[in-house]
Amino acid sequence: MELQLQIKMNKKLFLRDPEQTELGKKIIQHSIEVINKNGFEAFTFKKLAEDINSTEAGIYRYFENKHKLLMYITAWYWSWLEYRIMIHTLNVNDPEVKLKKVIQLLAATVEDDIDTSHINENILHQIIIAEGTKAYLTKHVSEDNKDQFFKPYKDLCAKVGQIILECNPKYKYPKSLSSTIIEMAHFQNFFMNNLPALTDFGKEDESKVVAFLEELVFSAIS
Amino acid sequence: MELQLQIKMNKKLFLRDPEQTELGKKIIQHSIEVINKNGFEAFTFKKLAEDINSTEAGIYRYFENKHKLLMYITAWYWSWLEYRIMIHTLNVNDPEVKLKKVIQLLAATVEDDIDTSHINENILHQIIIAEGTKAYLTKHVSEDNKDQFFKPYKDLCAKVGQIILECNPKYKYPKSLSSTIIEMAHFQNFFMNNLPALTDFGKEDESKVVAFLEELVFSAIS
DNA sequence: TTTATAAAGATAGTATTACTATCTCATAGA
DNA sequence: TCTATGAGATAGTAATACTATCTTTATAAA
Repeated sequence: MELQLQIKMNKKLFLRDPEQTELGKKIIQHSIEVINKNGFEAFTFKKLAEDINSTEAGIYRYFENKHKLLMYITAWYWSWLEYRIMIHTLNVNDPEVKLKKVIQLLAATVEDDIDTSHINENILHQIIIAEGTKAYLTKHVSEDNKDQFFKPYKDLCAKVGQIILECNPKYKYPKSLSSTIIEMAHFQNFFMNNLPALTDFGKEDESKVVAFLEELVFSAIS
Repeated sequence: MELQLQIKMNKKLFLRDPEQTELGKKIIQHSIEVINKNGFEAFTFKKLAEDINSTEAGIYRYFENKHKLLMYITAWYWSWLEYRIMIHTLNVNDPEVKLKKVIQLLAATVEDDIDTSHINENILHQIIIAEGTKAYLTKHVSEDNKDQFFKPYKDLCAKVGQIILECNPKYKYPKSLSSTIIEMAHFQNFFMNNLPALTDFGKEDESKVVAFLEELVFSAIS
């Protein structure tokens, strides 16, 4: 039996489905690497094309522009994370155990546990930390939101909010606490590695980020 | 007696000091408006030049590029905020009262209380919410950090961390909690107005953001 | 009053970016 | 064999992100 995870993506994010062709898969795979290398601002379709030995025009057949590609990648990431949370909390009944698992999945480096073929989840995690918020921090958030481009992110937030409510049905801010955990799992990691004065952690000490978030969340809801 | 706040800026952020000339002040004033109008990605020196009836080359005499200008603006904002916190906590001895004041100053809309001439602090607050993180979410954070471009942000974080420790000297994560408050004061505001599914607040209900943050912080440290 | 000199306007030019368009070629299926 | 699809190759354009140079203007020191 061979199983492979296939995440269903919002069709409006692309012009041609990258999952359906060789070039498409290469675009996703290499875009993650090229964005990681020089950052999203310096990232161009031309550089990506050179990296995969294809042409700029070829990539434009798949994505309208680099921002759509970033939204595709981030949407994929959040869907994948929600899937991982689902897997790792199957048969777990205690909501507090669930919540701890969620925090760990959010804040700790990925051990490559699920086969997703062409996507390097570790690098993906890195670029979501540094570039993820840029997907929605734009003047056209609202239109993009209407097109449901952030649905995976919102679904994840809702799911975590649900678990929070399972822990304490009376807690008043499940969604805000949820988005706080999600963003801070990434921001504290970024700060720890790049602006350490903004944290209490040493370089690459993810376990402390997890501990901080756990304490924060459980003191908030109890 | 006429007093005016003058914030001392890191000299490496500009080529010519914008505070010293008419054009310089116009650049700062109008850049805030032009960035606010179409977002930082769409912002160009050419558009700014048109807005102030000057020339592109003229602006390049003040700032190397638009990212330096963004860092200048954000640095100014954080310095200004620290100054406001100082003013509003003068003669306040109870650290918990101080911390509440800090949260309010971070999360609530600015009432224009201090004279800073050419800068519209309300619009500035808006662009810091949407664009502020882009100042440091780059591949060159570390070099920029070495040049002390983020010092005002780090100073503010340290100051808030200090107040947290005054409230509870045994709390283990004062700096991370501080950066969490600072970022979330902005993110929850952005979410509330643009991606409401990620929060528990209605549109423009800043007082709830304040309440959420207060509860979060005080349950964490007590 | 002359003379520096600094600020800023005017103009031009270049490399790169962000696309669009078109034409060809290979191949896989019907 | 026909035909649709994917993708390589090439060309072109408007805008962006600068750099350079020359002139004008305002001010202030000599």
